[in-house]
Amino acid sequence: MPPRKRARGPKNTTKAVQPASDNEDNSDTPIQRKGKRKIATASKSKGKVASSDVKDSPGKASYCHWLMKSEPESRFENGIDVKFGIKDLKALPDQTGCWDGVRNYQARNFMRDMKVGQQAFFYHSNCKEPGIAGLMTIVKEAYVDHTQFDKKDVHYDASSKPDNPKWSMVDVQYVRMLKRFVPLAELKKLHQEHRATGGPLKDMALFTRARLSVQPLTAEEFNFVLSLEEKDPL
DNA sequence: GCCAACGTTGGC
DNA sequence: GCCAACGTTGGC
Repeated sequence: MPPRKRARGPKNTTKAVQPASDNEDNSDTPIQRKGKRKIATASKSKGKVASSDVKDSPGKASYCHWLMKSEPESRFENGIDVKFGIKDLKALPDQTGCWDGVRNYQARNFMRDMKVGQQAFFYHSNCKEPGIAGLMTIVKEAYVDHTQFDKKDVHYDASSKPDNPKWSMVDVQYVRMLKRFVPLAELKKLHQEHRATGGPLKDMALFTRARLSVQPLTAEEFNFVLSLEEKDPL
């Protein structure tokens, strides 16, 4: 995201703008590792995505479940509080906000893949207890993130020009809290077990691509995580 | 196009 | 507050 953190969803939905022209880097396509740094990618997992996780697009995997990170606790960046937890989303008009401030190409590209009606987990990051708090749904597909042009905004990007915007956002609407908070620690433990046993969370992006603030889940991952709310905490 | 230096993410 | 991991930048 942003020059700094993950995204936060501001107050309201702004006027739509055409989907940015895109590119400059499609981190969405397989990227090889360069030098020592590897740039992960969505489509890298293409090969193993079950067909049920792939909709449309002949050549290209497309996910339909997501996890989006945001910080529920106050933290000041350039004097501005970047706090935006699930309660903040719920408090907005229509319980809907735009997920602005994403300043990472892979995360942006995932948002550009999102379709209206798809569901996303609201993940609380950089806080006392990180984990999945609730569910939201995509209510507006990717459009220009206006905060990139706002010098006052924490996520201002001087390198992005209005005639060729770099960054996009989607609108999300609160759906519900999970029946219980699902902590990162629990997911991590399951991930580790599943790596050994071949269980559903063995490749979960939360662990294999830890720093990605907007990430896809396969249907199997999504459903498994969702089923945890019915179970006792570990 | 490579890669070292730098900056950020985010758990702990 | 620390710092590992990793994404980005920019010189060459």
